[in-house]
Amino acid sequence: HPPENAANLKTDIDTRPESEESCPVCGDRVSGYHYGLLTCESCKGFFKRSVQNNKHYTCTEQQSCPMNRTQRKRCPYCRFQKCLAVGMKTEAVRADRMRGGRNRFGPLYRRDRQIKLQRADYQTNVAPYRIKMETTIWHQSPLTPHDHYPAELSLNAAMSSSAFQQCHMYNTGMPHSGVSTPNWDCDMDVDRGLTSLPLPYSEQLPLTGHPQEKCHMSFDYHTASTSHAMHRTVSETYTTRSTQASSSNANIVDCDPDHASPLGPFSSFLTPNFLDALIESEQDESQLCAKVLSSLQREQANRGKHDCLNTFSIMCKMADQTLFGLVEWARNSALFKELKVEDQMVLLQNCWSELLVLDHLYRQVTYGKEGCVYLVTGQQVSTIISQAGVTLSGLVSRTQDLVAKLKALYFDRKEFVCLKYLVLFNPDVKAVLNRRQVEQTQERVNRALMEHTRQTHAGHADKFGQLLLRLPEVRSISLQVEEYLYQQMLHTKHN
DNA sequence: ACCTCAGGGCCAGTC
DNA sequence: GACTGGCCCTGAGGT
Repeated sequence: HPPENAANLKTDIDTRPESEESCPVCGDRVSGYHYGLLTCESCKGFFKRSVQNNKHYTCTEQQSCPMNRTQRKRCPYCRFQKCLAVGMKTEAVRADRMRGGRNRFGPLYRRDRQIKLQRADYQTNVAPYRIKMETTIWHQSPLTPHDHYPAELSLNAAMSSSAFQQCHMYNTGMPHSGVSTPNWDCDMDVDRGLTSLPLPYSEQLPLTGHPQEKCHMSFDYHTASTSHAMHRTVSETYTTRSTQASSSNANIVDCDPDHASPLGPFSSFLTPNFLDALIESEQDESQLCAKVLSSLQREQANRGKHDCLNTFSIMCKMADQTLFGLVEWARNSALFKELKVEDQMVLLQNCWSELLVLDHLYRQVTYGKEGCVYLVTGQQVSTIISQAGVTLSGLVSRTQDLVAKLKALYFDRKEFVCLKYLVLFNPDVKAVLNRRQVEQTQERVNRALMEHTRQTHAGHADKFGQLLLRLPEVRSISLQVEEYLYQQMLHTKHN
């Protein structure tokens, strides 16, 4: 069904020139949706010719040529790789060369438009009432001792009620009865959830005289709804999973572990193209974006004009919702569902922060602009970090370095999904019961990744190895993130 | 019936 | 001669 305000929506879309956007390949003016996403006319033509004529380009440099309006003609190899990396779809180029008509991506384009509209509405209705996103918390807060900034105080507040806390509690061995309990229903129960956690949800740091503080401090209380949502979803998923298969996976597998196939645990994934099946079952990025946006909009709607969310609280909420989405992603994954619930838990507890870092990295590689952090809601936030604390600025800097390396490798969506699975299916996690199963899945994804990089980056023989070499850095950054968040929580408790 | 817009093709310009 | 990119044609699907 079209949305109720279809007429308005249409008007908005029509009157908002797509030319305001820049082509994700070369930065030129966008002329419309072409082969899966908004691109310029030039890249549209280039992509079409490349696919139609089955072009095989080579790069005379290091396969990391700069791609902008003036230099895009220099290296067709890098240009085509970038087209693929940003998501242009070869299957949208018609083999029969039929003109006119519509393709099967219509719904995707419509959804994308709605997301963009939501983003615009969000920026119109929410942004004016809070600190401008462009001036990040990092450079609006004066230096204070011990790396603590007003904005960071809101992290304490936000974290203490978020999905971060759930994962962190399990991970850091904080006193919580749920560590070894095989069913999350018990530990993430909606009724018990908030009160059973060891850190106080409503504890606040004393204000330090910064004007935005009053805004920050009410955030944590409202974020409790996020935590509730997570409890509820986790509980519902676990209690209903024996009767329901994830709709996103239903087309490729029977993923009910209680009705295992006689062919063994992996029989359900005996599809001709394993990686394609994984990609098919991936959740839609725009859905996550929509969820985060609507969550933020609800949050702001519950507040008055003068009681606005501060930037850092908003970012915490975004990360919180992203993590929530990642847990959902894992739990809806057919491969993951084949594991015992106990193993699912320990694997997620082990890698939640890595998944979060990976997710962030992919977003930066795909949409991020120089000197900006691309948020899940589509906003670009400046990364001017001169006044940030040592830990935070170090983290941002390390992440940016990694993004640059991945960009140079033309890190694409399939590779991103493979890395997520490789991180998730870690047979080295101590408490894993069925290590063999986790190992086999990891090996399988590994082979799929190798095959994919071999096929799509024939001229870049080492891409597979280069991608795997990035994982230790992802791990390291994620540990630093955890450490940072943990310190913040302790600081909250102390105060 | 009409409109929209994402496909494809054309062709002057460039290298 | 091959490639580029702006412009135009086409036609399925939506209104």
